[in-house]
Amino acid sequence: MTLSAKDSGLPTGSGSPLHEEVVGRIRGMILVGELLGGQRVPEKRLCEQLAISRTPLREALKVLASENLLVLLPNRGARVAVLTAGDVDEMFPVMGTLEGLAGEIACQRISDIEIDEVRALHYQMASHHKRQELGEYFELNQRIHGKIFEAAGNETLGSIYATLALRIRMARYQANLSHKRWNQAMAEHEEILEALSGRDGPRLARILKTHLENTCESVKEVIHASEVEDSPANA
Amino acid sequence: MTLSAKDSGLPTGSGSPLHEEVVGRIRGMILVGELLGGQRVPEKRLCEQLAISRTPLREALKVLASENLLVLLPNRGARVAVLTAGDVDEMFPVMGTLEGLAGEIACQRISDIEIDEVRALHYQMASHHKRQELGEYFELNQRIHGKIFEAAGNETLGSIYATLALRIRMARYQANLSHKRWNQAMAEHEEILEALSGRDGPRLARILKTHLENTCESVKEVIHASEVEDSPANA
DNA sequence: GTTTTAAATTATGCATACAATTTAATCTTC
DNA sequence: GAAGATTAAATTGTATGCATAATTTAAAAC
Repeated sequence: MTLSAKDSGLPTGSGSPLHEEVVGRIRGMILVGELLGGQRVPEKRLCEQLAISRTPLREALKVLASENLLVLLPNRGARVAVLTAGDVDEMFPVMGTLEGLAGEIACQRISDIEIDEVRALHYQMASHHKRQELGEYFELNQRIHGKIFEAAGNETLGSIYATLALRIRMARYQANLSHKRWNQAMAEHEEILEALSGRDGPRLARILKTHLENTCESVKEVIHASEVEDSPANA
Repeated sequence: MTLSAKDSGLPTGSGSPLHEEVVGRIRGMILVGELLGGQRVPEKRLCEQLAISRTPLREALKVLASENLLVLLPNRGARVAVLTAGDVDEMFPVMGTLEGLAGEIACQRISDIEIDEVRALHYQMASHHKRQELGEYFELNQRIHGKIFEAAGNETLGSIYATLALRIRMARYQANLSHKRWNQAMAEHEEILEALSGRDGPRLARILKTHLENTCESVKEVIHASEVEDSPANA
Protein backbone atom coordinates (compact mmCIF):
# COMPACT_ATOMS: atom_id res chain seq x y z
CA MET A 1 0.00 0.00 0.00
CA THR A 2 1.31 3.40 -0.90
CA LEU A 3 1.40 6.19 1.55
CA SER A 4 -1.03 8.59 -0.01
CA ALA A 5 -3.41 8.96 -2.84
CA LYS A 6 -1.50 11.78 -4.39
CA ASP A 7 1.98 10.49 -3.71
CA SER A 8 4.17 11.76 -0.95
CA GLY A 9 7.10 13.15 -2.53
CA LEU A 10 10.11 13.66 -4.47
CA PRO A 11 10.57 12.32 -7.97
CA THR A 12 7.28 11.46 -9.57
CA GLY A 13 8.49 8.81 -11.94
CA SER A 14 7.39 9.18 -15.52
CA GLY A 15 3.68 8.51 -15.41
CA SER A 16 0.90 9.69 -17.61
CA PRO A 17 -0.30 13.18 -16.79
CA LEU A 18 2.34 15.78 -17.39
CA HIS A 19 1.12 18.25 -14.82
CA GLU A 20 1.48 15.65 -12.10
CA GLU A 21 5.02 14.96 -13.08
CA VAL A 22 5.70 18.67 -13.00
CA VAL A 23 4.16 18.93 -9.54
CA GLY A 24 6.57 16.29 -8.40
CA ARG A 25 9.55 17.93 -10.04
CA ILE A 26 8.85 21.33 -8.55
CA ARG A 27 8.15 19.82 -5.15
CA GLY A 28 11.57 18.26 -5.36
CA MET A 29 13.18 21.52 -6.39
CA ILE A 30 11.64 23.29 -3.42
CA LEU A 31 12.59 20.54 -1.00
CA VAL A 32 16.16 20.37 -2.19
CA GLY A 33 16.56 24.10 -1.96
CA GLU A 34 16.84 24.60 -5.70
CA LEU A 35 13.94 26.99 -5.27
CA LEU A 36 13.98 28.68 -1.92
CA GLY A 37 11.61 30.63 0.22
CA GLY A 38 10.24 33.89 -1.08
CA GLN A 39 11.89 33.46 -4.44
CA ARG A 40 9.88 34.25 -7.54
CA VAL A 41 9.05 31.38 -9.88
CA PRO A 42 8.91 32.81 -13.41
CA GLU A 43 6.88 30.60 -15.68
CA LYS A 44 9.05 31.06 -18.72
CA ARG A 45 12.22 29.92 -17.02
CA LEU A 46 10.61 26.80 -15.59
CA CYS A 47 9.00 26.00 -18.92
CA GLU A 48 12.37 26.03 -20.62
CA GLN A 49 14.02 24.15 -17.79
CA LEU A 50 11.39 21.41 -17.83
CA ALA A 51 10.87 21.60 -21.58
CA ILE A 52 7.11 21.94 -21.41
CA SER A 53 4.56 24.55 -22.32
CA ARG A 54 2.91 26.92 -19.92
CA THR A 55 -0.39 25.05 -19.72
CA PRO A 56 0.71 22.01 -17.71
CA LEU A 57 3.12 24.15 -15.74
CA ARG A 58 0.41 26.50 -14.62
CA GLU A 59 -1.82 23.59 -13.69
CA ALA A 60 0.99 22.32 -11.51
CA LEU A 61 1.47 25.73 -9.91
CA LYS A 62 -2.17 25.80 -8.90
CA VAL A 63 -1.88 22.42 -7.22
CA LEU A 64 1.30 23.39 -5.41
CA ALA A 65 -0.36 26.55 -4.21
CA SER A 66 -3.26 24.54 -2.85
CA GLU A 67 -0.66 22.54 -0.91
CA ASN A 68 0.69 25.82 0.46
CA LEU A 69 4.11 25.24 -1.03
CA LEU A 70 3.69 28.21 -3.34
CA VAL A 71 1.86 31.47 -2.99
CA LEU A 72 0.10 32.81 -6.07
CA LEU A 73 -0.16 36.56 -6.39
CA PRO A 74 -2.72 37.54 -9.02
CA ASN A 75 -1.02 38.96 -12.09
CA ARG A 76 2.25 38.86 -10.24
CA GLY A 77 3.25 35.26 -10.49
CA ALA A 78 4.12 32.57 -8.01
CA ARG A 79 6.53 32.69 -5.13
CA VAL A 80 7.92 29.91 -3.01
CA ALA A 81 6.16 30.08 0.34
CA VAL A 82 8.21 31.36 3.23
CA LEU A 83 7.88 29.65 6.56
CA THR A 84 7.82 32.01 9.47
CA ALA A 85 8.41 30.99 13.05
CA GLY A 86 4.68 31.41 13.44
CA ASP A 87 4.01 28.86 10.70
CA VAL A 88 6.34 26.39 12.34
CA ASP A 89 4.62 26.97 15.64
CA GLU A 90 1.34 26.11 13.97
CA MET A 91 2.46 23.13 11.98
CA PHE A 92 4.16 21.08 14.64
CA PRO A 93 1.25 20.70 17.05
CA VAL A 94 -0.86 19.53 14.13
CA MET A 95 1.84 17.15 13.01
CA GLY A 96 2.25 15.90 16.56
CA THR A 97 -1.43 15.09 16.75
CA LEU A 98 -1.43 13.38 13.38
CA GLU A 99 1.61 11.31 14.29
CA GLY A 100 0.00 10.42 17.58
CA LEU A 101 -3.11 9.17 15.85
CA ALA A 102 -1.08 7.28 13.29
CA GLY A 103 0.98 5.71 16.05
CA GLU A 104 -2.07 4.54 17.93
CA ILE A 105 -3.72 3.02 14.91
CA ALA A 106 -0.45 1.53 13.74
CA CYS A 107 0.03 -0.26 17.05
CA GLN A 108 -3.32 -1.97 16.56
CA ARG A 109 -2.66 -3.08 13.02
CA ILE A 110 1.03 -3.42 12.43
CA SER A 111 2.35 -6.86 11.53
CA ASP A 112 5.50 -8.45 12.93
CA ILE A 113 7.10 -8.16 9.54
CA GLU A 114 6.44 -4.45 9.41
CA ILE A 115 7.89 -3.98 12.87
CA ASP A 116 11.01 -5.74 11.69
CA GLU A 117 11.18 -3.39 8.74
CA VAL A 118 10.96 -0.38 11.02
CA ARG A 119 13.61 -1.90 13.24
CA ALA A 120 15.90 -2.36 10.27
CA LEU A 121 15.40 1.24 9.22
CA HIS A 122 15.98 2.35 12.78
CA TYR A 123 19.37 0.68 13.10
CA GLN A 124 20.38 1.90 9.70
CA MET A 125 19.49 5.39 10.82
CA ALA A 126 21.38 4.95 14.07
CA SER A 127 24.52 4.07 12.15
CA HIS A 128 24.18 7.18 10.02
CA HIS A 129 23.78 9.15 13.21
CA LYS A 130 26.95 7.61 14.58
CA ARG A 131 28.82 8.55 11.41
CA GLN A 132 27.23 12.00 11.46
CA GLU A 133 25.76 11.58 7.99
CA LEU A 134 22.95 14.08 8.18
CA GLY A 135 21.41 13.63 4.74
CA GLU A 136 21.15 9.88 5.06
CA TYR A 137 19.88 10.25 8.60
CA PHE A 138 17.05 12.49 7.44
CA GLU A 139 16.16 10.14 4.64
CA LEU A 140 15.85 7.20 7.01
CA ASN A 141 14.06 9.31 9.56
CA GLN A 142 11.41 10.22 7.01
CA ARG A 143 11.04 6.63 5.95
CA ILE A 144 10.45 5.50 9.52
CA HIS A 145 7.75 8.05 10.12
CA GLY A 146 6.31 7.19 6.73
CA LYS A 147 6.24 3.52 7.69
CA ILE A 148 4.23 4.30 10.79
CA PHE A 149 1.61 6.07 8.71
CA GLU A 150 1.69 3.26 6.21
CA ALA A 151 1.09 0.75 8.97
CA ALA A 152 -1.86 2.80 10.15
CA GLY A 153 -3.41 2.07 6.77
CA ASN A 154 -5.49 5.22 6.70
CA GLU A 155 -5.06 6.92 3.33
CA THR A 156 -6.84 10.07 4.38
CA LEU A 157 -4.47 10.42 7.29
CA GLY A 158 -1.53 9.50 5.10
CA SER A 159 -2.38 12.08 2.50
CA ILE A 160 -2.74 14.88 5.04
CA TYR A 161 0.49 13.81 6.65
CA ALA A 162 2.35 13.77 3.36
CA THR A 163 1.27 17.29 2.51
CA LEU A 164 2.13 18.70 5.89
CA ALA A 165 5.41 16.79 6.00
CA LEU A 166 6.48 18.54 2.83
CA ARG A 167 5.98 21.93 4.38
CA ILE A 168 7.83 20.89 7.49
CA ARG A 169 10.70 19.52 5.45
CA MET A 170 10.91 22.92 3.81
CA ALA A 171 11.65 24.38 7.20
CA ARG A 172 14.17 21.67 7.93
CA TYR A 173 16.17 22.64 4.91
CA GLN A 174 16.70 26.13 6.16
CA ALA A 175 17.11 25.06 9.74
CA ASN A 176 19.98 22.67 10.11
CA LEU A 177 19.92 20.43 13.12
CA SER A 178 22.13 21.14 16.13
CA HIS A 179 24.26 18.31 17.45
CA LYS A 180 22.57 18.41 20.79
CA ARG A 181 19.12 18.11 19.27
CA TRP A 182 20.29 15.38 16.94
CA ASN A 183 21.41 13.21 19.85
CA GLN A 184 18.17 13.84 21.65
CA ALA A 185 16.14 12.97 18.58
CA MET A 186 18.04 9.73 18.18
CA ALA A 187 17.30 8.83 21.79
CA GLU A 188 13.63 9.53 21.23
CA HIS A 189 13.68 7.22 18.25
CA GLU A 190 14.93 4.44 20.48
CA GLU A 191 11.79 4.90 22.53
CA ILE A 192 9.63 5.01 19.43
CA LEU A 193 10.96 1.65 18.37
CA GLU A 194 10.38 0.20 21.83
CA ALA A 195 6.81 1.39 22.03
CA LEU A 196 6.04 0.20 18.54
CA SER A 197 7.61 -3.20 19.19
CA GLY A 198 5.52 -3.54 22.35
CA ARG A 199 2.48 -2.30 20.45
CA ASP A 200 1.90 0.25 23.19
CA GLY A 201 -0.33 2.71 21.35
CA PRO A 202 -0.79 5.37 24.01
CA ARG A 203 2.91 5.39 24.83
CA LEU A 204 3.87 5.65 21.17
CA ALA A 205 1.43 8.50 20.67
CA ARG A 206 2.89 10.30 23.68
CA ILE A 207 6.48 9.86 22.54
CA LEU A 208 5.72 10.93 18.99
CA LYS A 209 4.00 14.04 20.24
CA THR A 210 6.95 14.94 22.46
CA HIS A 211 9.35 14.12 19.65
CA LEU A 212 7.55 16.57 17.41
CA GLU A 213 7.38 19.24 20.09
CA ASN A 214 11.11 19.02 20.62
CA THR A 215 11.79 19.12 16.91
CA CYS A 216 9.56 22.15 16.70
CA GLU A 217 11.53 24.05 19.30
CA SER A 218 14.75 23.18 17.56
CA VAL A 219 13.53 24.29 14.15
CA LYS A 220 11.94 27.41 15.53
CA GLU A 221 15.16 28.54 17.13
CA VAL A 222 16.99 28.45 13.85
CA ILE A 223 14.13 29.98 11.85
CA HIS A 224 13.76 32.71 14.40
CA ALA A 225 17.48 33.41 14.26
CA SER A 226 17.41 33.73 10.48
CA GLU A 227 14.35 35.98 10.68
CA VAL A 228 15.84 38.56 13.01
CA GLU A 229 18.89 38.44 10.82
CA ASP A 230 16.94 39.02 7.60
CA SER A 231 14.15 41.41 8.41
CA PRO A 232 16.27 44.44 9.36
CA ALA A 233 18.30 44.03 6.19
CA ASN A 234 15.22 43.81 3.98
CA ALA A 235 13.34 46.59 5.72
CA MET B 1 -9.59 36.17 10.92
CA THR B 2 -10.73 33.84 8.22
CA LEU B 3 -10.76 30.15 8.68
CA SER B 4 -8.19 29.08 6.17
CA ALA B 5 -5.73 30.41 3.71
CA LYS B 6 -7.49 28.91 0.75
CA ASP B 7 -11.03 29.63 1.87
CA SER B 8 -13.28 27.13 3.43
CA GLY B 9 -16.18 26.84 1.27
CA LEU B 10 -19.10 27.46 -0.78
CA PRO B 11 -19.45 30.48 -2.97
CA THR B 12 -16.12 32.13 -3.66
CA GLY B 13 -17.37 35.65 -4.18
CA SER B 14 -16.17 37.40 -7.29
CA GLY B 15 -12.48 37.94 -6.70
CA SER B 16 -9.60 38.19 -9.07
CA PRO B 17 -8.34 34.81 -10.25
CA LEU B 18 -10.89 33.04 -12.35
CA HIS B 19 -9.73 29.53 -11.61
CA GLU B 20 -10.23 30.13 -7.89
CA GLU B 21 -13.74 31.28 -8.46
CA VAL B 22 -14.36 28.20 -10.53
CA VAL B 23 -12.95 26.02 -7.77
CA GLY B 24 -15.45 27.58 -5.42
CA ARG B 25 -18.33 27.19 -7.81
CA ILE B 26 -17.65 23.53 -8.49
CA ARG B 27 -17.10 22.85 -4.80
CA GLY B 28 -20.52 24.29 -4.21
CA MET B 29 -22.06 22.22 -6.96
CA ILE B 30 -20.63 19.07 -5.45
CA LEU B 31 -21.68 19.97 -1.95
CA VAL B 32 -25.21 20.84 -2.96
CA GLY B 33 -25.57 17.63 -4.89
CA GLU B 34 -25.73 19.32 -8.26
CA LEU B 35 -22.84 17.09 -9.15
CA LEU B 36 -22.97 13.82 -7.35
CA GLY B 37 -20.67 10.95 -6.61
CA GLY B 38 -19.21 8.97 -9.47
CA GLN B 39 -20.73 11.25 -12.05
CA ARG B 40 -18.58 12.36 -14.94
CA VAL B 41 -17.70 16.03 -15.23
CA PRO B 42 -17.43 16.84 -18.93
CA GLU B 43 -15.32 19.91 -19.50
CA LYS B 44 -17.38 21.27 -22.33
CA ARG B 45 -20.61 21.29 -20.43
CA LEU B 46 -19.10 23.04 -17.42
CA CYS B 47 -17.38 25.55 -19.67
CA GLU B 48 -20.67 26.55 -21.21
CA GLN B 49 -22.42 26.54 -17.87
CA LEU B 50 -19.81 28.77 -16.25
CA ALA B 51 -19.16 30.73 -19.44
CA ILE B 52 -15.41 30.29 -19.36
CA SER B 53 -12.82 28.59 -21.51
CA ARG B 54 -11.27 25.25 -20.80
CA THR B 55 -7.98 26.59 -19.47
CA PRO B 56 -9.16 28.01 -16.14
CA LEU B 57 -11.63 25.18 -15.79
CA ARG B 58 -8.94 22.57 -16.10
CA GLU B 59 -6.78 24.42 -13.61
CA ALA B 60 -9.68 24.29 -11.19
CA LEU B 61 -10.19 20.58 -11.80
CA LYS B 62 -6.59 19.89 -10.87
CA VAL B 63 -6.98 21.75 -7.60
CA LEU B 64 -10.21 19.97 -6.77
CA ALA B 65 -8.57 16.67 -7.50
CA SER B 66 -5.75 17.51 -5.13
CA GLU B 67 -8.44 18.08 -2.51
CA ASN B 68 -9.83 14.64 -3.27
CA LEU B 69 -13.19 16.01 -4.30
CA LEU B 70 -12.65 14.86 -7.86
CA VAL B 71 -10.80 11.95 -9.34
CA LEU B 72 -8.89 12.55 -12.55
CA LEU B 73 -8.57 9.61 -14.89
CA PRO B 74 -5.89 10.24 -17.50
CA ASN B 75 -7.45 10.81 -20.90
CA ARG B 76 -10.79 9.93 -19.43
CA GLY B 77 -11.84 13.07 -17.70
CA ALA B 78 -12.84 13.92 -14.18
CA ARG B 79 -15.37 12.22 -11.97
CA VAL B 80 -16.84 13.33 -8.71
CA ALA B 81 -15.22 11.27 -5.98
CA VAL B 82 -17.37 8.58 -4.42
CA LEU B 83 -17.18 8.10 -0.69
CA THR B 84 -17.21 4.49 0.35
CA ALA B 85 -17.95 3.29 3.85
CA GLY B 86 -14.21 2.69 4.05
CA ASP B 87 -13.49 6.31 3.29
CA VAL B 88 -15.91 7.45 5.95
CA ASP B 89 -14.29 5.07 8.37
CA GLU B 90 -10.97 6.70 7.63
CA MET B 91 -12.05 10.30 7.64
CA PHE B 92 -13.88 10.49 10.92
CA PRO B 93 -11.08 9.40 13.24
CA VAL B 94 -8.88 11.98 11.60
CA MET B 95 -11.55 14.62 11.91
CA GLY B 96 -12.12 13.63 15.52
CA THR B 97 -8.47 14.14 16.29
CA LEU B 98 -8.35 17.46 14.50
CA GLU B 99 -11.45 18.69 16.29
CA GLY B 100 -10.00 17.52 19.57
CA LEU B 101 -6.83 19.51 19.00
CA ALA B 102 -8.77 22.55 17.88
CA GLY B 103 -10.97 22.29 20.94
CA GLU B 104 -8.02 22.14 23.29
CA ILE B 105 -6.26 25.08 21.74
CA ALA B 106 -9.51 27.02 21.49
CA CYS B 107 -10.15 26.63 25.21
CA GLN B 108 -6.81 28.27 25.92
CA ARG B 109 -7.33 31.20 23.60
CA ILE B 110 -11.00 31.86 23.15
CA SER B 111 -12.34 35.21 24.32
CA ASP B 112 -15.55 35.76 26.24
CA ILE B 113 -17.01 37.46 23.22
CA GLU B 114 -16.29 34.47 21.02
CA ILE B 115 -17.88 32.15 23.56
CA ASP B 116 -20.97 34.30 23.44
CA GLU B 117 -20.99 34.04 19.68
CA VAL B 118 -20.82 30.27 19.86
CA ARG B 119 -23.58 30.29 22.45
CA ALA B 120 -25.75 32.37 20.16
CA LEU B 121 -25.16 30.00 17.28
CA HIS B 122 -25.86 27.07 19.54
CA TYR B 123 -29.29 28.30 20.63
CA GLN B 124 -30.15 29.24 17.09
CA MET B 125 -29.23 25.72 16.06
CA ALA B 126 -31.28 24.27 18.90
CA SER B 127 -34.34 26.11 17.69
CA HIS B 128 -33.87 24.76 14.19
CA HIS B 129 -33.57 21.33 15.71
CA LYS B 130 -36.81 21.85 17.58
CA ARG B 131 -38.53 22.90 14.37
CA GLN B 132 -36.91 20.01 12.51
CA GLU B 133 -35.30 22.30 9.97
CA LEU B 134 -32.46 20.13 8.82
CA GLY B 135 -30.79 22.42 6.31
CA GLU B 136 -30.62 25.33 8.71
CA TYR B 137 -29.48 23.00 11.47
CA PHE B 138 -26.57 21.77 9.35
CA GLU B 139 -25.61 25.28 8.43
CA LEU B 140 -25.43 26.36 12.06
CA ASN B 141 -23.71 23.15 13.03
CA GLN B 142 -20.97 23.83 10.53
CA ARG B 143 -20.58 27.37 11.72
CA ILE B 144 -20.16 26.28 15.31
CA HIS B 145 -17.45 23.80 14.47
CA GLY B 146 -15.88 26.42 12.23
CA LYS B 147 -15.91 28.89 15.11
CA ILE B 148 -14.01 26.47 17.30
CA PHE B 149 -11.29 26.16 14.69
CA GLU B 150 -11.32 29.89 14.23
CA ALA B 151 -10.87 30.38 17.94
CA ALA B 152 -7.93 27.99 17.88
CA GLY B 153 -6.26 30.49 15.57
CA ASN B 154 -4.12 27.91 13.82
CA GLU B 155 -4.39 28.44 10.06
CA THR B 156 -2.62 25.23 9.20
CA LEU B 157 -5.10 23.32 11.30
CA GLY B 158 -7.96 25.36 9.90
CA SER B 159 -6.97 24.70 6.33
CA ILE B 160 -6.67 20.95 6.84
CA TYR B 161 -10.00 20.97 8.64
CA ALA B 162 -11.71 22.89 5.88
CA THR B 163 -10.54 20.47 3.22
CA LEU B 164 -11.54 17.40 5.17
CA ALA B 165 -14.83 18.97 6.21
CA LEU B 166 -15.76 19.33 2.56
CA ARG B 167 -15.28 15.64 1.93
CA ILE B 168 -17.27 14.76 5.00
CA ARG B 169 -20.08 17.09 3.99
CA MET B 170 -20.19 15.22 0.70
CA ALA B 171 -21.03 12.10 2.64
CA ARG B 172 -23.63 13.94 4.68
CA TYR B 173 -25.47 14.86 1.54
CA GLN B 174 -26.00 11.30 0.57
CA ALA B 175 -26.55 10.13 4.10
CA ASN B 176 -29.45 11.93 5.66
CA LEU B 177 -29.56 12.06 9.41
CA SER B 178 -31.87 9.79 11.37
CA HIS B 179 -34.10 11.38 13.98
CA LYS B 180 -32.52 9.38 16.75
CA ARG B 181 -29.03 10.46 15.80
CA TRP B 182 -30.15 14.03 15.39
CA ASN B 183 -31.42 14.18 18.96
CA GLN B 184 -28.24 12.61 20.22
CA ALA B 185 -26.11 15.06 18.27
CA MET B 186 -28.04 17.95 19.71
CA ALA B 187 -27.46 16.64 23.22
CA GLU B 188 -23.76 16.34 22.50
CA HIS B 189 -23.73 19.93 21.37
CA GLU B 190 -25.10 20.97 24.75
CA GLU B 191 -22.04 19.39 26.29
CA ILE B 192 -19.76 21.03 23.77
CA LEU B 193 -21.08 24.43 24.75
CA GLU B 194 -20.67 23.64 28.44
CA ALA B 195 -17.09 22.51 28.08
CA LEU B 196 -16.19 25.46 25.92
CA SER B 197 -17.84 27.91 28.31
CA GLY B 198 -15.90 26.37 31.18
CA ARG B 199 -12.75 26.40 29.05
CA ASP B 200 -12.24 22.73 29.89
CA GLY B 201 -9.91 21.72 27.05
CA PRO B 202 -9.52 18.01 27.77
CA ARG B 203 -13.25 17.59 28.27
CA LEU B 204 -14.05 19.46 25.08
CA ALA B 205 -11.57 17.36 23.16
CA ARG B 206 -13.13 14.19 24.53
CA ILE B 207 -16.66 15.25 23.70
CA LEU B 208 -15.74 16.37 20.21
CA LYS B 209 -14.03 13.08 19.54
CA THR B 210 -17.06 11.12 20.73
CA HIS B 211 -19.34 13.42 18.78
CA LEU B 212 -17.42 12.65 15.62
CA GLU B 213 -17.33 8.94 16.33
CA ASN B 214 -21.08 8.85 16.72
CA THR B 215 -21.61 10.89 13.59
CA CYS B 216 -19.32 8.48 11.80
CA GLU B 217 -21.38 5.47 12.78
CA SER B 218 -24.54 7.20 11.71
CA VAL B 219 -23.17 8.23 8.33
CA LYS B 220 -21.60 4.86 7.76
CA GLU B 221 -24.87 3.04 8.28
CA VAL B 222 -26.56 5.01 5.55
CA ILE B 223 -23.60 4.86 3.19
CA HIS B 224 -23.28 1.16 3.75
CA ALA B 225 -26.96 0.69 3.07
CA SER B 226 -26.74 2.56 -0.22
CA GLU B 227 -23.66 0.58 -1.19
CA VAL B 228 -25.18 -2.85 -0.81
CA GLU B 229 -28.14 -1.46 -2.67
CA ASP B 230 -26.02 -0.13 -5.53
CA SER B 231 -23.20 -2.55 -6.11
CA PRO B 232 -25.27 -5.58 -7.16
CA ALA B 233 -27.18 -3.42 -9.61
CA ASN B 234 -24.04 -1.99 -11.17
CA ALA B 235 -22.17 -5.30 -11.27
C1' DG C 1 -30.26 -11.75 -33.23
C1' DT C 2 -25.85 -11.29 -31.24
C1' DT C 3 -21.12 -10.31 -31.46
C1' DT C 4 -17.09 -8.18 -33.81
C1' DT C 5 -14.99 -4.71 -36.21
C1' DA C 6 -14.33 -0.37 -38.28
C1' DA C 7 -15.40 4.38 -39.01
C1' DA C 8 -16.92 8.65 -37.12
C1' DT C 9 -17.64 11.46 -33.42
C1' DT C 10 -16.36 13.34 -29.22
C1' DA C 11 -13.34 14.45 -25.34
C1' DT C 12 -8.97 15.11 -23.43
C1' DG C 13 -3.81 16.72 -23.32
C1' DC C 14 -0.68 19.96 -24.65
C1' DA C 15 0.93 23.92 -27.26
C1' DT C 16 0.34 28.29 -29.08
C1' DA C 17 -1.82 32.93 -29.69
C1' DC C 18 -3.91 37.01 -28.13
C1' DA C 19 -5.35 40.32 -24.35
C1' DA C 20 -4.50 42.60 -20.11
C1' DT C 21 -1.61 43.80 -16.36
C1' DT C 22 2.67 44.63 -14.28
C1' DT C 23 7.51 45.88 -14.40
C1' DA C 24 11.32 48.39 -16.59
C1' DA C 25 13.21 51.85 -19.08
C1' DT C 26 13.33 56.19 -21.28
C1' DC C 27 12.29 60.80 -21.56
C1' DT C 28 10.64 65.13 -19.60
C1' DT C 29 10.51 68.66 -16.34
C1' DC C 30 11.73 71.03 -12.26
C1' DG D 1 20.68 65.42 -10.76
C1' DA D 2 16.20 63.72 -8.95
C1' DA D 3 11.15 63.02 -9.26
C1' DG D 4 7.50 62.13 -12.10
C1' DA D 5 5.21 60.85 -16.37
C1' DT D 6 5.14 58.18 -20.60
C1' DT D 7 6.18 54.48 -23.30
C1' DA D 8 8.23 49.95 -24.20
C1' DA D 9 9.23 45.23 -22.71
C1' DA D 10 8.06 41.42 -20.27
C1' DT D 11 4.89 38.53 -17.62
C1' DT D 12 0.63 36.76 -16.51
C1' DG D 13 -4.47 35.45 -17.62
C1' DT D 14 -7.57 33.53 -20.80
C1' DA D 15 -8.98 31.67 -25.20
C1' DT D 16 -8.28 28.92 -29.13
C1' DG D 17 -6.24 25.24 -32.05
C1' DC D 18 -4.21 20.89 -33.13
C1' DA D 19 -2.89 16.05 -32.04
C1' DT D 20 -4.07 11.95 -29.72
C1' DA D 21 -6.72 8.85 -27.15
C1' DA D 22 -11.82 7.25 -25.83
C1' DT D 23 -16.28 6.55 -26.85
C1' DT D 24 -20.06 5.98 -29.58
C1' DT D 25 -22.35 4.55 -33.77
C1' DA D 26 -23.04 1.89 -37.53
C1' DA D 27 -21.97 -1.71 -40.41
C1' DA D 28 -20.50 -6.33 -41.31
C1' DA D 29 -19.76 -11.03 -40.06
C1' DC D 30 -21.08 -14.94 -37.66
